[in-house]
Amino acid sequence: MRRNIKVSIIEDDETLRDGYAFLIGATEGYEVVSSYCSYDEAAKKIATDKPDVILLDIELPGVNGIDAIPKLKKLLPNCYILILTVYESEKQVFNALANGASGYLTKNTPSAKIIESIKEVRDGGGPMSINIARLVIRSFQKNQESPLSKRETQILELIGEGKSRGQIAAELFIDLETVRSHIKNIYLKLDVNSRADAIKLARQNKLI
Amino acid sequence: MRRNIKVSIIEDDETLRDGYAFLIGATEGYEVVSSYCSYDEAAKKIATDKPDVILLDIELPGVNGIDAIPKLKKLLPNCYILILTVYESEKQVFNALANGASGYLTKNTPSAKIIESIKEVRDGGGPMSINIARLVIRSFQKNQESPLSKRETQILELIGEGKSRGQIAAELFIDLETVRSHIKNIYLKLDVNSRADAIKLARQNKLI
DNA sequence: AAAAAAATCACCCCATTGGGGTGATTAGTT
DNA sequence: AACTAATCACCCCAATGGGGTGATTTTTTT
Repeated sequence: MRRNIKVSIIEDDETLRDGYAFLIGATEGYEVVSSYCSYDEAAKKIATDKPDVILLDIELPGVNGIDAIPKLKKLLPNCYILILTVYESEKQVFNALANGASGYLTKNTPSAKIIESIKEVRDGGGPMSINIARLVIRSFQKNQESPLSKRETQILELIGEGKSRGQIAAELFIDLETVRSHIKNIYLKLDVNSRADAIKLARQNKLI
Repeated sequence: MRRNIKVSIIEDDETLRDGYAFLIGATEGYEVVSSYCSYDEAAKKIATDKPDVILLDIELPGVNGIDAIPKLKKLLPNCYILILTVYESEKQVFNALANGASGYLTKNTPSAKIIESIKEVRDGGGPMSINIARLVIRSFQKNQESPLSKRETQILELIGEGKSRGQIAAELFIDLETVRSHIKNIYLKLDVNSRADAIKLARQNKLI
């Protein structure tokens, strides 16, 4: 038999915090080692709790939950952080993940899914609520109706990698002048006149 | 009562194809409108089938499944594509999603999860197998132990947006020479000597 | 078969950039 | 006291980037 999954909770709403604690504590194989109402509270003691997983709210008093993620990760490098919040704006989600969160659940998540997700992050998974998964997948999807041709898209991608005309020409086995010509057409189509603007517009519209 | 979810299957393995068809056909609320063994087969007729969701394999004879995605999307713009495959390399996954797939399941996925995922894509979700979700979430996460300072990271990010020294200086309200100095330090730390190499290395190691 | 779009190459100009050197100063941190 | 981060300065020079104004060939669409 495996040892319990040790969970720490950081959530400022007392009712919710107690609710989660009860839910997790009552589940076989899970154990709540501590719960805190803010990052500052947690910072003092959480390192000694040695949780496997931290359930973290984002809307915290004092240090914002997103900024708390890297700090917690520093205190507990091998601990997984699972976000449990009402926020589901693209920015919040992406920043949380970029900062080191391993999963992202919205607060309407049913109890069973929360329990399952805790195990999932511990096992290296990446649990997400359905709406979050949609956001995340969309962030990968390219615009299917790009005004750019294949070659142009390809060259814009290389520009996005910081490559110069010469490097692009060498990579694609075409003349430097041809690269220039393509770039001019890209600028025309996107109505811009610099690499930076082209990249910005292209990324905004997911052309690259 | 809602109308059935119409599913089309494109899968070259006959046993699997029939298995999926049976599973879906036997489930209340689901209906298999067609199944094909290749994209070329499907292309001729699938537009008239008008499926809500296409279950797509990647390892297909003839046109590769990944390349088939945009073609299918063109034939059926309002149809969701759910990948069901054994491949789970980062490249395969990201390309599939970039090309317009709405979900990605690996072939060890249990029947119940497949059925649930079909409904989930139809409802605008983004179902993924656990291992795929992990890949996807990791792709967002930045390296917490970057050798670069905050300012350097910030400048490298701007370089990644295609900005010139001058543009960076203007944006950060610092001198052009200061920007140069930071860039030199970035090159030193990363042991590179061009923007392109710095960006490449930084992205590989998720420093930006 | 005709028209349109994509991909290729050419040569004009010139201010700006990019990368290499080699320093210095000030403020924080350790 | 030593170190890192962040700021600015001036040397050099080839290459780049963006603006013009073309042309040719292949591919795709109509």
